[in-house]
Amino acid sequence: MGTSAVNSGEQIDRQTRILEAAMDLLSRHGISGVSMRAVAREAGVALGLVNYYYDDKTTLIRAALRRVDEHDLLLVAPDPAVAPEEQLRKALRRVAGADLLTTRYLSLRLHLWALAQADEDYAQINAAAFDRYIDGLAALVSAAKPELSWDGCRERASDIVVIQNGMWLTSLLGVDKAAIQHSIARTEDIAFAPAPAGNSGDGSAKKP
Amino acid sequence: MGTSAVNSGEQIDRQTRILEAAMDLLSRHGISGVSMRAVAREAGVALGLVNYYYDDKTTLIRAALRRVDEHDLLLVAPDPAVAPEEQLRKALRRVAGADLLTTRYLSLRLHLWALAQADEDYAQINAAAFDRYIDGLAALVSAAKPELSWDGCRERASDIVVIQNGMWLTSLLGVDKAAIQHSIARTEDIAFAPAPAGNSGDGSAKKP
DNA sequence: AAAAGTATTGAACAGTTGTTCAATGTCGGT
DNA sequence: ACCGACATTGAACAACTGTTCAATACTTTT
Repeated sequence: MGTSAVNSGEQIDRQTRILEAAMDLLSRHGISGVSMRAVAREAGVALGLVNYYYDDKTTLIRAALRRVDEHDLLLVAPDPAVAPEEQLRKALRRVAGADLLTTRYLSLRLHLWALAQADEDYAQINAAAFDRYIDGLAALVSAAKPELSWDGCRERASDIVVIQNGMWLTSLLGVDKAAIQHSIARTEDIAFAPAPAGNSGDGSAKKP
Repeated sequence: MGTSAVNSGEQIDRQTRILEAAMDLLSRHGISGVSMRAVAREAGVALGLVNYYYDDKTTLIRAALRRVDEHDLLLVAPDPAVAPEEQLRKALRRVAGADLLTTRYLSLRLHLWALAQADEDYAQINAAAFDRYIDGLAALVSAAKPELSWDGCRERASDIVVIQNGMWLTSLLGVDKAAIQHSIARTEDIAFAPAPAGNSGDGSAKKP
């Protein structure tokens, strides 16, 4: 048998296994379904090991929260390989992609939002990630429409995010696909709308 | 002193006091903050009384869920006193009203959504209420724009609800007021948009 | 081979949880 | 004054919670 340094690509890295077990339980049964014992069982490790890698239960949840936040940020990460307009359009359509609209991911997001609402500590992490997401989206808008001011881009990003959050949430309630498609189109309309008249298009769009 | 039949309008009806205590705790601390003991303390009654009025903890939560659902339905309740167009416009603007955009209510809504996601029982109640809400909104649209077919009204209602859910959720994350106002305007645009060309406007809009 | 380091285990502890229940209080009706 | 019906209490119970810790297994270094 393998010496465990490389164990058939399955048993490796118990720490991330524990984290993923926690996220799985959180998305399926909510926070009350995430007990240290349940996490250990789901990950196939002993109880003590969970507290070995994560001091607290809150530390464990924080790790899960940060992981989902990272994943969200990837949605608006710039990709120099394609033109700015296509980059933006792809980012806007990604939120309705099959990999994102899974119950697992959406449910996880929802439970983390609920946790952030109940706990000041989580709330700060969440708010910071939310801000970075809007910033990333605004940067994509700015690249695709350089004639807009930076504040104008952030305003559009905020408007888009409202609809995106609505899509995520409503998907969980089993809404028809048509409404999602309409919403996607609406975010594109906002992003690509022509610049307003009284706009000083001096191309000085910069993040402060 | 009052004979408790009418106790100075304060101490009356311990059952609803318990329910409101539960909703308060749920909105402030999430489901893990709602223990039978905490509810009893918050309501100022003994522990046993909570289980006297509500057999289970799940029965208690179900009652809270139904109460919020009722409250939501009121938002799209028809009001024969005003013209259909004004009725619809008022309903659309109500969701950004000061009484609705309180942290307490939004947080409560969020935690109930999270619970519904984790528990099949709550999920059904929630889905049914969601459906009734869309129906109510579609009815308002139908009254304001009789030339639309019923399916067309429901489609618009679905589109609107996506944005409304987004507003509710995003308000919790502390979004700027401007985005909310834009979103409200967007829901009005959807509701009052002119009927599409190939529409058989025979006025046969009926709920099946 | 011995030592030192890290990983992993499960039992033990003190608290908290939801639920049950006998005891007590508070009524209006007779 | 007694009654039956409902309201209210808090103690008791078993199950579960997060956390700690000494004991063991496994690797790597010496």
